[in-house]
Amino acid sequence: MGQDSIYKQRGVKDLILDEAKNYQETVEIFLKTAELYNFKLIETPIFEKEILFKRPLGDDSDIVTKEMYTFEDKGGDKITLRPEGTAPVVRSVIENRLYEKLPLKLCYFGPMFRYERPQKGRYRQFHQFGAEIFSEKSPFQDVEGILMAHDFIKSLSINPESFKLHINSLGNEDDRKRYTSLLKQYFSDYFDELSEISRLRFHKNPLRILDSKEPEDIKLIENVPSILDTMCQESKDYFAAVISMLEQNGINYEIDKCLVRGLDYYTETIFEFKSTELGSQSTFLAGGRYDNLVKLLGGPELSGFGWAAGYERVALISKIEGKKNKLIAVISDSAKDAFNAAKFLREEGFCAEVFIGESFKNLLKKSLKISPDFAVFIGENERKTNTVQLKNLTTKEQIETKLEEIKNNT
RNA sequence: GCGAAUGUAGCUCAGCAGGUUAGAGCGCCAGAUUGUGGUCCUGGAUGUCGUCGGUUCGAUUCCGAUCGUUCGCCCCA
Repeated sequence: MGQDSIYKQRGVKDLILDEAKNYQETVEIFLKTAELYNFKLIETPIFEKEILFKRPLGDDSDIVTKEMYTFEDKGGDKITLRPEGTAPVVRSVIENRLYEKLPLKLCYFGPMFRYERPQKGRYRQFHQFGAEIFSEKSPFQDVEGILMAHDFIKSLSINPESFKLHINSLGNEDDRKRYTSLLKQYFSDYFDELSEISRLRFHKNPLRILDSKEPEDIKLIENVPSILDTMCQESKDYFAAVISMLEQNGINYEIDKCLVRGLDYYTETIFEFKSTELGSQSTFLAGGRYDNLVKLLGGPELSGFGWAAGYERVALISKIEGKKNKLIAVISDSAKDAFNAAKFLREEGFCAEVFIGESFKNLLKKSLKISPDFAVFIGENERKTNTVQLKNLTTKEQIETKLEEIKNNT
């Protein structure tokens, strides 16, 4: 595929036919769930200033250093296609002073962009559903956020056996810093035994050694001190409160002391929903609390809690069945009759398609391509008596009736 | 960015240890019937064998590069 090809860029996907329908239905389910939890929809621009993402995600995070679509626009501004949804939401909250009325619960969905190697459940343009809660910092909000995520997953008819909530805490900012240096101390004794990649992480982001998949690391990680033991009492109590409320609500969870998140801004509770039906991209919904993000971006002292789900991954495991209108093929030798009937049926809420011509056999045959539920025949005889032939294409039963009566016969 | 597999008709795939016109199934189109079924029947179309280059008398087949896809790593939803 050369540069002169008009075909799509690498790592992107056309959402067509059933896939487009599935996306639309997932959106509806998401919005419905969010509404029940009193979230308000927010739609932020697809592109923002580069600095908006650079600052919170960390200058040397992978997302910033190699995955962002950043370019200069005609005015010379550094523009970035959003790689995630939280920073733009926070930006909007600050810019529009939405924090004056708390709690503030916002949800969003739409495309995100990351320049990564495409893989199963991973694209360069992908879609996320996200929810953010801004309020007084409280374990209630964490639980509320996780419950909503859980309801969303349930509504998507994802097999309950196939996914699980993994949860951990990073403590507050001081805990996190303290634990990071503790980890460094611990691993420095075994530095030579670490995998090559983890030796790099040792310097860049020691926390990430914890979710390494290298066998030599896994051995060492087993005996690593847990942050849950080393963080301050306040954070311990906070996490305990979250856990006990999850239990009260019957949420199946697993405390995972090695769970860390890639994004720099998380503090306290972090969680991931993982599926066994996905390959190595097993996390399909994840999030946590961020105490300092709002302030970092120039807003007031305000803690937030949020999560995001990746549509492309969710689509691989969800089994939603969209409701659809009954489809009727209107078959007639008269265009006038066909359009009139179709118009009437559409007003009644049916999905109607017309097939006009001489041969009823050919028309019926043609109509079967769109898999209609019913066929309505209007020919010379029906015209005289002002009736129609209504055929159920599943049962093959056919009755003579009137247009007005079709509603009662389908 | 690293590693591996793969690319033949709209789809799923066969084939060629290098040799005239490259195949199957499904799908598609047309016909038959002419006021009712996808089956059945008859006929038909379709490919620069991903792209570029090399080896060769000759390449879809071998080699290299490149692009795409898939799977893992990294990273992340």
